[in-house]
Amino acid sequence: MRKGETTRQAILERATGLASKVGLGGLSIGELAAELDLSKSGLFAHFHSKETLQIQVLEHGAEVFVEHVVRPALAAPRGEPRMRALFERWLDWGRSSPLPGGCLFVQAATELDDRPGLVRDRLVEFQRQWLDVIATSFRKGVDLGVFRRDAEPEQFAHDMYGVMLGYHHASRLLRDSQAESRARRAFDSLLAAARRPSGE
Amino acid sequence: MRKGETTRQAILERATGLASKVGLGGLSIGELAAELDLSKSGLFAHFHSKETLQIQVLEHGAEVFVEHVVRPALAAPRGEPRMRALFERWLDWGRSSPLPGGCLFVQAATELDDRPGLVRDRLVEFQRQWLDVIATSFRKGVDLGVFRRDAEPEQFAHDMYGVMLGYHHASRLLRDSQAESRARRAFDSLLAAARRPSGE
DNA sequence: GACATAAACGAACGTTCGTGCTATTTAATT
DNA sequence: AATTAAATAGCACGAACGTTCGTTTATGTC
Repeated sequence: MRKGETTRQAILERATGLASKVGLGGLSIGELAAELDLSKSGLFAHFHSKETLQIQVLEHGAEVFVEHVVRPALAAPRGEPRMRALFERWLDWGRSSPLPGGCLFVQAATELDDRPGLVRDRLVEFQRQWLDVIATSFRKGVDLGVFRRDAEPEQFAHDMYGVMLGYHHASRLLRDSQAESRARRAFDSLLAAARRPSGE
Repeated sequence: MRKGETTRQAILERATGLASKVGLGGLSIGELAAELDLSKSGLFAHFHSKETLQIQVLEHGAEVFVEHVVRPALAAPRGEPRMRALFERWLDWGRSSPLPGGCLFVQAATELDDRPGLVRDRLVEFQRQWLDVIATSFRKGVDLGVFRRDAEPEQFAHDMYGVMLGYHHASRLLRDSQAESRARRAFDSLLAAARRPSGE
């Protein structure tokens, strides 16, 4: 009972890191088992199928993401500070230690966008929730009067996601050392455009 | 002599479409052969290795991209019209018939960002070239006086790429029917911020 | 039409994959 | 300490993978 849960957790941790590099489909039960000094069948018994493993990896990743990004950022004061907190922690997330291959969800997003199934459904759910967190936080800023009243929270969330994807592309694929400053600048422009003009 | 080149082209065409769905790594020689009514070995003989096939798929994709996007867009008048042409044709590219799985390069980018090798190198080269086309086109707009003199072409290219990635994410993964209008709006903001303020 | 060569085939190779079984070991409970 | 249940190992399976080989069919040239 207790022991099983421990190793299951260890498996998921390792699998999350591996999946950030090779994707959820690239996850190999054999390789994973070897890395953890487990037998293939012993590891397999924890999940009963590869699909379940993939889903649980996604769920594990989402938990860590909430802990690492969402929860602390939501502790920041409403309005711009909170948006910046979301952004900065998100930036940091892609570089965090358990993700040697960058953001797990970015990897999974392009991998699964044409592969219907439970794994994809779960991923979409997570992404929608995350976009909703951003949009809701932004809306609070509108209500507070720091963002334009005609600004659209969903559009802002979409644009912010685009900035992060651009950052991921520049830093991970192009190994652009300026990726971070570029992303920050892009986000600043986003905020500037959303800010309520003084005197309104 | 002639015949070989014909089927090689047919293979690449089909492979490009397939790779847009399952990625370059997900390309299977057996499956590809079956789809084309060829034997595995017959197809294989054209490329001598899977890696060569992947590279040639990338090269074929780049050729089509230039034909579909770059060349026609560069025919548009300098400044904003050309930037818009680049954007619109780029949007269209992801939906074009030979790419049922969306933009091949977006797929390849996240797939290969942690896999060193010749395929990755080639992809990076293409991406750099494309970013350079955007930046150069933008710079012409600066020289022309339609964009701010302090705007940075590389930053603009980076941001524009982010918009496209956001579009890809929203349309392909989230199946968001508003993806296109969102992308257009994001690009409009980008242009608006780059435009030279009147009276300067 | 004969000949050279290019193109395609068919079968097999050695691996790796995910997935079942059946033991055996290890941990929790009494 | 004994009993029971959970956790892991061992082994085998069928399928798919990229790749190699020898052979056959089609093509282009003289």
